[in-house]
This record gives sequence, C-alpha cells and structure tokens, in this order.
Amino acid sequence: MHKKPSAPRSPRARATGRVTLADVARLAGVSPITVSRALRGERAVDADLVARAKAAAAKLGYQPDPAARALASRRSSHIGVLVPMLSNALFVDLLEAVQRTLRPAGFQTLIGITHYDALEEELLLREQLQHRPAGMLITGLEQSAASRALIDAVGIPCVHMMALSPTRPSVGFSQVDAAAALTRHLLEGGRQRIAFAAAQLDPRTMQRLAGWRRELMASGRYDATLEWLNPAPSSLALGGRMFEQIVRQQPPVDAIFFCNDDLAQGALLAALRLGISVPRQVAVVGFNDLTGSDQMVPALTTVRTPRAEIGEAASGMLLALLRGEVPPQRTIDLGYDIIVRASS
Amino acid sequence: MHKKPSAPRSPRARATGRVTLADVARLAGVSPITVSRALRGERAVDADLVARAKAAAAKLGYQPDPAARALASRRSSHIGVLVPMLSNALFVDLLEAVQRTLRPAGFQTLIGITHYDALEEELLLREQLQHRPAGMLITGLEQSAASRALIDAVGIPCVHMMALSPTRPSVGFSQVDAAAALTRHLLEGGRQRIAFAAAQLDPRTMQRLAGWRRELMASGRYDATLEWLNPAPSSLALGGRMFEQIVRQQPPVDAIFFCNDDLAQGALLAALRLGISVPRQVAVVGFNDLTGSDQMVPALTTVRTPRAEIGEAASGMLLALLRGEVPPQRTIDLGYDIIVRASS
DNA sequence: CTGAAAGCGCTTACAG
DNA sequence: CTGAAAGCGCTTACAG
Repeated sequence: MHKKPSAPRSPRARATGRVTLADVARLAGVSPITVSRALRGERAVDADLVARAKAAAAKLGYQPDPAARALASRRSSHIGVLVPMLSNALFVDLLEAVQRTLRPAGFQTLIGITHYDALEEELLLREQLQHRPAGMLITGLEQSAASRALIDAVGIPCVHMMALSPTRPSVGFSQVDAAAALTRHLLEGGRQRIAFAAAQLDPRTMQRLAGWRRELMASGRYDATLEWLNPAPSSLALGGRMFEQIVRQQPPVDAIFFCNDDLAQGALLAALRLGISVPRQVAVVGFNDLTGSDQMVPALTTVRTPRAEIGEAASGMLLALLRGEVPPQRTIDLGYDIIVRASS
Repeated sequence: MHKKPSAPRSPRARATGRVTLADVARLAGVSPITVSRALRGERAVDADLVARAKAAAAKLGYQPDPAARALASRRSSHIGVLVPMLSNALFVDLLEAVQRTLRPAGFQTLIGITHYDALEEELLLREQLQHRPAGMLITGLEQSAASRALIDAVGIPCVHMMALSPTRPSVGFSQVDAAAALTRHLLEGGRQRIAFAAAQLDPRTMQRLAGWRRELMASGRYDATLEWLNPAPSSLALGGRMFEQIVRQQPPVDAIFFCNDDLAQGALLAALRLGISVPRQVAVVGFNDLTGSDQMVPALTTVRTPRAEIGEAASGMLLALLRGEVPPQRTIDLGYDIIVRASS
C-alpha cells in the first residue's frame, strides 16, 4: 500500500524507514555521537563538523526520535501540566500561554485536568511521571504529601502557577491582596454591608475570602452572616441562585463580592430578571475579568488577573531551570488590576 | 540527596533504579518476553505463568516504560488530538470527554490547538507524529493536502470529530440539518425576514449557513442582504456589535440566527442596552447551547450539540480501531436537539 | 575536541 | 505455549 523503501538487509532487520542519526553521520562523514552533540549544541564541537552535521541533517530531513532520546537520556521532551478545570476560562488562557511558550522550545505538553481533586491530581502526576517529563507546571501549591514526594523523588524542575511560594519556584499574584483591594474599592464607594459569595472553595477562592475578611474586619464591618460559601462547582446558574438568596437577607446587603466572574455574571442576569437595580440597590463585583464581563448589563466591576502572563513567565522560568540556569527570582509576583465598571 | 539504591554493578552501569521487566521476570521465574506478553494480554500465555507474572509485577510495583515501549514497537501510548480553539467552550467539552475515555485505556493525549489555521494544523500534526502516536483524533475534515498525506503515510487510525464523512471514520452530526431545523422553527413562528450572522467562518459555520440558506430559499424568503459574515473570531462583544448593525437594517429583520451562542449572548445583552425587545421586535437564536445560554434574559433558543458524546464515541471508535477491530459503523451521526427558550 | 562501546527498557521476529 | 537473540534510535560514560 504505502511506498516503503524495500530494505533487503540482514535477516532480523526491523528498519522503520526513518532517517536516523546514523544516516546523517554517514552523509556528514562523522560519527553519530558527534552529530548528536552538534545538533543539540551540547559540548564543544568543531565549527566545521557542526556545519557539516547540520547540513546533512537538513538535507535528509532528519528528525530526532523523542522515544529513543527519552530512553537513552532518561528524560523526555514532555512537560507535564496540571490544571484544575478547563471550563473555567482562566485556565484556558493559562494553558494557551504555556503551550505558546513551550512549543517553540521543542517541548510537548501533557495536560492533566485535576477537577480540583488532590487524589485525582496525584493519579495524573503518576501517569505523567511515567513519561519521564523534563519538567512540571502545576497549578497552586496544595498538592498532597504523596504528590509532593513524587515530584521531589524524580528531581525534575517544577514551577507552580497561580500562587506565590516563599521556597518553591512559582509565578502568580496575591489573591489575598487583590481581594482586599477590591473590597476596599467597595468600602470607599460607601458600601456598608458587603457579602462574599463563593463556590468551588478551592484554595485560591479561600485566599480571596481571607482578603475580604481582612478588610471588613479592619473597617469593623465584618459579620459572619455575610459569608456565603457553596462547595458546588461555579457556574452562571449558581451565581443567579446565590444572588436570589443573598438579596433576601435581612438586614439587606448593599454589595456582593463574587469570588469568580461567572457567578457574578449569573447574578447580574438574575438581578435583571428580578428587577433589582445594580448598582443602585446592590453593587456586584467579580474576580478574574473573564470573557463577557465587560458586555454585561451593567458591565461588571472585577479584578483583571494576569493568567496569560503567568503562563508565559512560569514556562519561561521552567525553561531556564531546564537549561540549568538559576532564575533571577524564584517567585514572580505579576500583580493584578482593579477594573471598575458600572456594576459597583 | 535523594535516596538512590547504591548499585555497584558493572563499570558502565547506567541503572535508573526503575523496576524493569527483567526484575519482574526474575521474581516470577520466567523470561522477560513472557512477562511482557502476559501483562499486555498479547498472544496465548499459560494461565499459571500469567498469574505469576502479574503477581510479581504487582509486588514490585512495575510500571512499563512508555519510551522503551514506543522505541521497540514503533508506536507510543500517545493519542494526538487536534482542536481549533479552547476559548470556544464547545471544544473544552469535547476534550474533556476524549480524555475521560482515553485515559482509562492507558493513552495520554497530546493536545494541539490549530487556531482554525490549516498550516498551523499541519505543523502541529508533524510535531505530534514525531511522537509516534498510536492514533489521531482530528476536528473536522478540512485538512490540507499535506496533512492528509502525513496521516495516510504513517498509517495510524484517525477519527474525525464534529463532522460526518462518507469514507473516513468520523463522529458528528449534520450541521446543515441542525441549522435548517432551527431556521424552520423561526419560520414556523411566523418570522419573515431572518438574518444569519456569523463570525470565524470555519467550515462548520459555513455548513450552518448552508442549512439556513436551504430553508430560506425553499420558503422563498432568501435575500443575500440577510447574510452577515464576519471572519473575525467569535465573541460576545462582536455579537453585540453585529446585533447593533443588523437591527438598523431596512427593511427590518424580525429574527437573527447567530452561528454560535457567544455571539447570540452578546446580542441579547446589546438588545438590553439598546432597549430592543427580544423576541417581540426581533427573535434571537444561537447554536451549541453553551454555558450561560439558559441564564440569559430572555433565555436563548439554540441547538444543543452532543459534543461530549462525540468526544466519547470518537475515542471509543479509535480504541476499537487500535485493537484492530472493524467498528460497526465508520460514521456515527449523533444528532442534535432544538432547544426552544424565550428568545424566539 | 572526537569516537567505539555499552546501554536505556522494552518488543519483534524467529525458532523450537 | 515459551524463549534467546537482536534490535528500536538515541545518549552516557569512558578513553584518547
């Protein structure tokens, strides 16, 4: 069927038709190891030989075999990436940035979706480590003890995204500070009773809760009944339901801080249905500035989080670590921006 | 640093500390090949030996090395998956379903995002084929000639998703029929001038256009000025802008069919801002039933497309092909559902 | 700076 | 049904 170069070689030939290092070496008139070193830029190789090796490789269309490489070097060209969930657009942006940075450097990403479950994460990690990834990119810092032990045991570089660690390589921003800043914005706008509504209750959400608490306590406006925590997955529909509940509360709240934009968007739509005026009766703010938040009626006040930049910087740091460099900083804080729109 | 089993073996030892097939074979008292066959369930192996091999493997915590496997067998445990874009939630659902099906079968997905670009797709395909994937899962049927040649040349099974092919393995539904059915729904509701508004203009969008045209022409209501085609990426903001333009058209339209829910959602929000009553002045319908469409004000009429089911079925078909089976049908049509809500 | 040898951990192809 | 040999295509570790 397919055109295969008939290779009538030795009896046990298992030739694949692939161009190998040996082919390139033959054409270049050097040994395979030299071609290997020339192509990888590893160790000093005579400039003339490098040129000959590269020319031969190009002429034959040589492409190194990742499996052979991984087997011989005990390190593949894969990078394991662990994210909680792609239905949160935040992580889609993060992933896109990661792939955009890692691909040109010759790395394939292995994507694992943890569904916010530490055990699932551990399982995915085990599977990915099977493939001897060159490095790992992991969301958050809250891995199980077993997961952490696995990472430490293989001894490959690992950068944490969306979090700041005092000790481990990490790129993110302070969720606590961002939430506190957004809360201050509401307080400065004269809001007296500011509810905090959250779903999923993952670590980052709880950090936002902490930021909100800090400001409310500092201003003497904290009240435990203002906390609405729901462990269900985040969604527009849930945001709408939570909004309906919260606005019935007595004494009434005059602002609601939703821990994610999808909840807040759902709340704004529910307000429309219920005929509740935002921000006159109640201000609504979200977090992350997801797609559509600027289109809502009224447009949603939120925090723009630099997830694309985090994906890029974390990948960049990982690449540096893979080259054996010591990155200038092990922890990069990329900050955040309060985006004030009409809903507050 | 890390606890490494000191292995004072032969001079050139490169032991990795990994449990290998040889270790298992030694413990089980059989040859490595027999263990290999027993564990893979390949060829007939004496039941007693299978039991011994499995017990030994379990005892030692043996995990086969994917790289060694790939090198020896010329086939990895990777499955290449090509999707256009993850910012369209449709493909997130598709991917989740694919991973959920492929992982338990022991396959790792290699995800490539083509950005609706045939050349980018070709590049991604080349990169993925480097890794000798066991199979491919590709969105649509519109690959470049070079891409098709690449796939054919490697001779691995390839299933197309979100499309129906008369010849190639594929799982999807008829975009044309779904769009036609949605258009009929509008016609049956008495709508006279139904605009079609589209962005991105990828093949599936153009098929929806064809379905809409078919119905309008059949009912004698077709008019080229009713077509609003914009090659820009789809988004809520664009939907809003297109809505503003279209409602200014004279003679006025009384319905708009947006090719994707995100455009339609943006349109509904724009209608709210402009004070245009939906569906009284103009009906609005979308496509795909994305998250949030049921929450809109008014709730959006749309077509529910079975992307999760498509991801599962396509993966299942691929697994069957990988086992060398002939699937009962090479083309699976999973249909669609018209979801009538308040916007039409 | 360059290379011959060995080895990474499996499976294929051949024999029995 | 089972196995000894060879090989997949690279890189490591050692010599020179």
